[in-house]
Amino acid sequence: MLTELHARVKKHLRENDVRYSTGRQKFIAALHAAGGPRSATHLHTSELDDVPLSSLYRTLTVLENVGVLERTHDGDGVAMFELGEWLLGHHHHLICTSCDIVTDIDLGNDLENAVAEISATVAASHGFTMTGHTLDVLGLCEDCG
Amino acid sequence: MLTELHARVKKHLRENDVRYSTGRQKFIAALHAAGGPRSATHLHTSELDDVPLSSLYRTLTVLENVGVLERTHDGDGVAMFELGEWLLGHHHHLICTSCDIVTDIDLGNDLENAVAEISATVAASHGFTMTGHTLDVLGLCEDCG
DNA sequence: TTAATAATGAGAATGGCTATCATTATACAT
DNA sequence: ATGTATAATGATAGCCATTCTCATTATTAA
Ligand SMILES: [Mn+2]
Ligand SMILES: [Mn+2]
Ligand SMILES: [Zn+2]
Ligand SMILES: [Zn+2]
Repeated sequence: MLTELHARVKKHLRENDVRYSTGRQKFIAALHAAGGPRSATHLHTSELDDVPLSSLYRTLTVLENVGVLERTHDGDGVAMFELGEWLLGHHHHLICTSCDIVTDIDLGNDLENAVAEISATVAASHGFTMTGHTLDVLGLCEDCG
Repeated sequence: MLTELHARVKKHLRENDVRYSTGRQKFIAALHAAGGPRSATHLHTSELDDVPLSSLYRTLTVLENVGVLERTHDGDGVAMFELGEWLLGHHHHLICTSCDIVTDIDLGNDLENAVAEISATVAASHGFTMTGHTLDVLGLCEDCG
């Protein structure tokens, strides 16, 4: 629910002495509606065309620094932004190699535990201290397939 | 073995009417020694400091276009290059969030099959046509941990 | 209301990467 | 071997996503 998301972000920002301005609220709403990570250009052309790119990028950086956003990169190295895991929950991605749209997916408890255990096993066997994992499924989305 | 790698790349390039020049051979040798994907800057400063960056980038593009290299991106969106899967075999990555070094790992048949099956299952349940998967383990490498 | 501080917007600057083009090296036919 | 066609190289300029600067505006709190 968007109202609850706003409340959680607002509280988090207040704790970090960062203001939840109108522009930042519009931005969070746009990302909430997206259903997956989106690039600055995508957000700018689709939802936030009245916000200057310099302001949009600064908003992204500010919210990332405080942990509200996470930054990834698409196949061309362009930055993509989504809500942090503590807001969205742990999940994975379907990446369409044709239209480049990324969709959030939840594995469910059984599959998620299996992935976590596999990751932990292989990390341990290499003397690696695991803090997380990423599983992306590549292919064609329902529209492109 | 490096000699065999050179032979396979040479054959592949010949079939695509691309020459396996001395510079390209040095580049393949450097990547072979790396043990994981590396950025153009990393390769330039460590192994190939006498090769101009413009030539290095062109080499990367040419070898990627013909399928000898695959391009990914690190946490800052900087391009990383590694040998294609048909040369290196399917594998996954340990990504150190401290020093940013990426290490190739092989899951072994059992774990690999499990990951592939999980990916296929979740793809199917979303009407997604899977063509591949990526599993990265994040954390601290043996040196940084 | 005022003073202090934070957010915004316009534009310049940065940096990784690519395009251009003249020069040099390689392959192949003669 | 020699010449010719074509590909590779290197210096440089250009591109574009992103960040920085700084003057202006909005928000907070005394
Ligand atoms: Mn996501
Ligand atoms: Mn690899
Ligand atoms: Zn698609
Ligand atoms: Zn490390």
